[in-house]
Amino acid sequence: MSFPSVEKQLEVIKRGTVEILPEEELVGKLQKSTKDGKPLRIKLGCDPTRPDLHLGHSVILRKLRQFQDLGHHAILIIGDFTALIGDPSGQNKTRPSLSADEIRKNANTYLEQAGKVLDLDKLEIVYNADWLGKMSFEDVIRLSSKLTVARMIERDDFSKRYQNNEPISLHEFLYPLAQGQDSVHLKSDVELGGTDQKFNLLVGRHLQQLDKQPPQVCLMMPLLVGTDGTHKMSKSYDNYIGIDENPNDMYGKVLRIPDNLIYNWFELLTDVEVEKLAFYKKKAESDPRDAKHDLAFVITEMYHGKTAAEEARNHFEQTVIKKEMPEDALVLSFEPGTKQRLIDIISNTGFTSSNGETKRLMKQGGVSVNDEKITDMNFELTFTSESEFQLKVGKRNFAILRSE
RNA sequence: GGGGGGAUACCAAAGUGGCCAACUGGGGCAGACUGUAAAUCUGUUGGCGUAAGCCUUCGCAGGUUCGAAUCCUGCUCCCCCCA
Repeated sequence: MSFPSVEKQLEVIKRGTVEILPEEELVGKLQKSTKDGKPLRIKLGCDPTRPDLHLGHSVILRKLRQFQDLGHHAILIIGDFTALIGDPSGQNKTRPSLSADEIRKNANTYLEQAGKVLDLDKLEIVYNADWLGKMSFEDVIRLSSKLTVARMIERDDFSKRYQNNEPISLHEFLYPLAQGQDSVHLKSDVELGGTDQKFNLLVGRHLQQLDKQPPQVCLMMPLLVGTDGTHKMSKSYDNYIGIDENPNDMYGKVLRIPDNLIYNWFELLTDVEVEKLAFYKKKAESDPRDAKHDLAFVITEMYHGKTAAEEARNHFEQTVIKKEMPEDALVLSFEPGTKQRLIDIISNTGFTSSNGETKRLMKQGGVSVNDEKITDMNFELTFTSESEFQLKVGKRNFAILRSE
């Protein structure tokens, strides 16, 4: 097994990285692996409580992929056992525990999506219930003796919750221990995680040391800032872009991010090589509009291919910039000679969730037929044999109504 | 084991017998504007109805009252303090 030079590897590994603890140890491990021709064991745990992956998750998955491409051994842990607890990191609430069935199902969805980033052929996938589930109560007691309460509650998320009179369940203390035990079991050399994982990753190191193993290096990636430009990307803030998302939405949502995020996203979410990054950094300042379109294109292309990305770009230009009908507008047919109220037609499209909402939209000028705003609630459309109407509801919903 | 506090719409949070479909903020949606689906400003934000109006909603179940999110009873869940 041969690897790129340690310098080259470090360059790749450090891209976008916030912190490597301790960095010298990583260098040492890389040198040793190069010398022995032995890949490093890179661990990443995933949480199968929420199966929908978004670009925020892709940051860390991409880092794992980079290790794969460098020739190292990637291990993805499906935290089916730890999901019983729910990671308290960065949470202000106890996570709900899921049933084993739901977890299995989620795990499959997760892998399907993660496969768009990772090289599944070279990936070792393990389920931590395989070893954690076999521990006896005695084992758990011994394990929990290795960390003090004082250390535990000095964590931000716990101390904050405690101060705010929010509940912390005892079992949440077991999460970092369980995750650390994974490292002991897998003898990992490096564990990847978001910055919010620092404590958990360090516990793994600690436990490995007590087990007389060479401790893992902890590598922290930043939490991706979501489309709102302030919060980390997550479903609960609704500022996310799903890995599964259709090209049009993906492209459009990327364009919505604040300009100051453009470079950051290039760095964390794309394969654009290091030399080109500098170019985009400049472009993001001098020409944010084009830089952002480039970014949207590159990201859409990564997940959907070039053709889809081109179509998404056209779709955006057509609907948002020129405000024209998109090619993929919904087409509805009506019998010639019929007459229908616009309100009822819109309700049938599913563009709105109630008649009340439709009326509100009309009142506010959000509904137009053939580019003319319709505010009359009683407006009716009469279909003759040759009728065709272009309907726009809100910003994003288009339909063509024609006689047939 | 004892004492105290709480549960309101997507979230946070007012309201403590009629003026409450419920202040306000965030979020969402729409309009204007824009390179943009950003920012900003404005409007809007339970259902049915063209409207008048009607119906459902303030943890759950009952009750008092002409009338309750607001008062009473029971229940469920949560938080804090003392032990």
